[in-house]
Amino acid sequence: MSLKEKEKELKKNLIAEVALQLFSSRPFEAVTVDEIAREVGCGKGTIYLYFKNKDHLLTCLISRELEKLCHDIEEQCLHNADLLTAIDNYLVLQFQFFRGYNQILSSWVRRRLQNQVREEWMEDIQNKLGRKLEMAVAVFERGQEEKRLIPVESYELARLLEAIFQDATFPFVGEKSWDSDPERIISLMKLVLTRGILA
Amino acid sequence: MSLKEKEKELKKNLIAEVALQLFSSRPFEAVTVDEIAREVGCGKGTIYLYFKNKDHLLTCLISRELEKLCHDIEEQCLHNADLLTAIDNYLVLQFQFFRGYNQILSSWVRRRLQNQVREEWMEDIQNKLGRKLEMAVAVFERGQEEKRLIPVESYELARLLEAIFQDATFPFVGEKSWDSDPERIISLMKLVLTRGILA
Amino acid sequence: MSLKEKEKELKKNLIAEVALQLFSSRPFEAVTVDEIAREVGCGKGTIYLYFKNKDHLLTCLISRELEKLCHDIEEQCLHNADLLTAIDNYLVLQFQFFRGYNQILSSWVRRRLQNQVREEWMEDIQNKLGRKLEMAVAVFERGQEEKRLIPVESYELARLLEAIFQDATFPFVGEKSWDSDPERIISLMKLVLTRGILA
Amino acid sequence: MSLKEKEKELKKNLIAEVALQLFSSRPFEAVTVDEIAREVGCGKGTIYLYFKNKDHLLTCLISRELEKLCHDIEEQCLHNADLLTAIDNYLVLQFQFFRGYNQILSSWVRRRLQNQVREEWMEDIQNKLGRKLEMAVAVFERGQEEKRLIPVESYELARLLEAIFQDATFPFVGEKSWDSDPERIISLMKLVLTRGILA
DNA sequence: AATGAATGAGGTTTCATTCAT
DNA sequence: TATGAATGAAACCTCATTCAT
Repeated sequence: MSLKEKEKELKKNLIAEVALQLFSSRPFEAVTVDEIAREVGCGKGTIYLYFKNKDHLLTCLISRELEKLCHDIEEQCLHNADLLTAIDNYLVLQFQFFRGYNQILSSWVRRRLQNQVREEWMEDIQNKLGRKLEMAVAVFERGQEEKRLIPVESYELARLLEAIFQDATFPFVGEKSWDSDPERIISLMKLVLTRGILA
Repeated sequence: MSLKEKEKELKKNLIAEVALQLFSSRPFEAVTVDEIAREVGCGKGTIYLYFKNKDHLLTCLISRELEKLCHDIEEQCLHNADLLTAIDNYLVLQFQFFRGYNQILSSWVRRRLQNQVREEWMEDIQNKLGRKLEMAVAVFERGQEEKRLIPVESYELARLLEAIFQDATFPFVGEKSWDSDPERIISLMKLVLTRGILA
Repeated sequence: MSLKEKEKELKKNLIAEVALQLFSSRPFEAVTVDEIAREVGCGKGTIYLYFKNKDHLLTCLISRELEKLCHDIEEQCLHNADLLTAIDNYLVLQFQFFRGYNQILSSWVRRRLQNQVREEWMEDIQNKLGRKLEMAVAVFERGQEEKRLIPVESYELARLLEAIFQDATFPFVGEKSWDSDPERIISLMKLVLTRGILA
Repeated sequence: MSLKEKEKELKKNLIAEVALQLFSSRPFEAVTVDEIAREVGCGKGTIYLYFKNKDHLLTCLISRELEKLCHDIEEQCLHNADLLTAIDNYLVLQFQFFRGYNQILSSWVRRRLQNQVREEWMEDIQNKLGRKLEMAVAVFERGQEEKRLIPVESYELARLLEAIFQDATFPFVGEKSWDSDPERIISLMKLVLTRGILA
């Protein structure tokens, strides 16, 4: 029995992995269930054995990745004794996460606006995002206590940084060249965010 | 003759206005041409009299709004004698623009990824975005000469701020409450961006 | 009054001429009323002042050209003293007519099959085709009396030749090169039709 | 596995059969996919499971029938020892083919003129038509060697006969009654083609 | 008489989801 | 459990025709 469940879990993960790749490379609407099944190497119906829905599949992916992110933040930021390193790590993690999953997150928001995401699935995501935010708040709170941050409400600060990183990774307009060197971008962002743009 | 053209222009603007509202409230895919026509109070075919395409309609909207933005930036930033005010205005304009048109812009990017935006229409948008960026660069360049900005390549800085504002306005996850007070957000952003988060 | 009518006639002819060109170059369905109007240099509505219908326009064209053909056949065949020359002329006229107007004729038949051609318009065409056929029959009848044709019912022979020329000019498959030399085709046809393919 | 494929093939054939009937009775444009589906007794989408396109469906039909024709010509003409019988058979086969499929062929040509037939599908048809023509050429070549045909280039002769039969079967104007006795038409054509119209 | 803006019926195609095997 | 054939709703777009000016 446990063996069977292990196998199921494995298959579910496989599907999720493949879907992640596809949803990351193209908008949600441009990826068909057919294509996912073909890529996974299973029948179309099989996908519906593991996920209620195309939207459910999307939600599960995000949930999984958010879980990983929370884990990383907890380890590298929350439990990190050095405040500056903690903040630094936080910025990098945010950047990498949003950069990697921007397409997917944006798809999810879009589906949500169209009321295609069931309440129960939404809650799961909201909870994880809440946890993530709380951890950031905790870090900034510590910064306030140590008087090493500008005097701003920690919660607002956390929200702001979250927002900033969301779109700083959005595959937007203008020349593509800028997107091509993440290293530069993140270091530039850290510079601006820690020192401001004024000399 | 001029009267007729005036009327046509008026009608085109009316359609554009209505479409702007709808595309702003919901993703592109969730708005049907039928609905736009109904809202305008005309037949479906009429829309196609003024715009080649649903995608063309979207592009025209953006082009129109970008034009306005460029005009404002030129006036309030480029031609502003005081550097700090110029930068301040720039940040506010960016924020308002992306906040107001984020849904639309995001729709456009998505359609572009699916190769639904004709080359010629894309160029129009790209040109305007280029102009906008150049103006920002010019402002930052001046800041560098006056030694009032951190020593960072102006072009990169402009790109970064553009990116930051794109998503800082993205109607993303988490609690919606945060989105509800733009005034607070923009002042917080300006604080962080000018002074950095470290004390 | 007569002047006005002359002008009307002239305009009607102009529209017919332009439509003829367009319907000859592409299938009926692929030519829009807009395009005809643009090419003529008048408004779309104007066309409907002179013709009830797009199908009516098509019918009128054919009627006009058929009239010309009947005229030519009467002159060059029916009133020609020399039987062989009469037949020869008939073959050439048929060939040129069907070659020039095959697209249009084929369009008309198609529309008729879709019941888009009003009874009254159809009759006009049928009458002219009847006249044309009768003339051919008359020529062949004479040939029979002079015992210079194979003993076949004249009516059937006329119908057969008509049919042969219809499709011998149809812009069909295979290499296009063959179509390119009408002179060769017509002389070859005449050879085969007068002597048969057997040596 | 083979069973499933057999069933699929069967269904594909069923659809093709029904479509053949409909496209034969009316022009391509006048037959809707809905109608085909209804006639077959399946959903609209099912059609697209077996054929990429409405145009693809049309092309497949023609390809299938051309294949049969090629097979018949090979058997009854190319491998026939008696030249006259071979030619006779060829004329009959041509007549029957074009008479039966004229509407469809004409539709195909029309769609091609409107660039609705993909290159790859066109090639398939062209190839088969090429094969068919080559076989006719071979027969006539033999006739030339045996000095039993008028001294005309075999290729041109084959093309001419092809053309003649195409349109001799076109459901054209005039009284329909003539069309009603194929036997008479074909015998008359053979008479004319073998002996010419002159006595 | 001439115009051309407005209309909306109608057709093709896609694709998430179901369900019999 | 796994499959993939079947489905049909839904959306975009075209274009002949009308009619107010």
